[in-house]
Amino acid sequence: MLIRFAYKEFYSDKELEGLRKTTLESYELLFTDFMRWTEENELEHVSDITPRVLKSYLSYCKNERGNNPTSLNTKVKLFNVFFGFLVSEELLEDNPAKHIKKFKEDIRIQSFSDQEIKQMLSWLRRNRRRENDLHAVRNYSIVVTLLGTGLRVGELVSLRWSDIHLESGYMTVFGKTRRQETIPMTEKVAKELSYLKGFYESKFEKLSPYVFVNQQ
DNA sequence: AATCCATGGCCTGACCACTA
DNA sequence: TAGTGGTCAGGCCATGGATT
Repeated sequence: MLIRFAYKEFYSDKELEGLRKTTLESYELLFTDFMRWTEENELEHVSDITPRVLKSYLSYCKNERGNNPTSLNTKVKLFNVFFGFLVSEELLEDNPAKHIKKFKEDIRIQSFSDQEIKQMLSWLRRNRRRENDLHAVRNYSIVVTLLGTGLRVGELVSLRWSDIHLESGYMTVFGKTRRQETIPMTEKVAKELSYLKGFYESKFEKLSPYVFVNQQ
């Protein structure tokens, strides 16, 4: 079977499964590039793709494109899913990605120091006092909320007023891995959000369902 | 039998540079 | 300023062996 057709089958299967757009896009990105590369190397059938071929593509990504181990590992994972699918559909005997070892990666997590956080907050506070406009007020609330709850950016952005329970001091968020979770709020956060709400109400005729909005 | 723990598989969010 | 392509980084869950 041609790689192109196999990938089409695979992609529509994943679409049917209901995967997130971002996930589907990451398959698209990898396979668009991979199929371009296989064409250049005159490979067109899934049976042409041996572990050797995959390794050669990965070493191209490493050397020509400067991919680091984490990216290479992500690619191996995606290949694994794809070829695993072909095997389960009996379009291929063996999964060539199966036995590629993990690339060694260094993991370093950098976080802000207390000092940096204080600087950030004091700058934002001063800015809010000075400007007192939508952005200044909102931005301060955003940082206070992030610090006080540990929300992900995606969760913060999709936060609605109806998710926020000021009196009981908690919020519900729906974020990564499609899970709804209940997050406790510190008093500081609750106070800040209720201030923000008041600010919106004084500024706009109608309150947007979303907590953090732009001018529009 | 229950619990713990490491590992691999998979999904998805976030970041970054570049372009329009 | 928004959109996009490419890359990087979690985070959940099932599995299976080890330990209690």
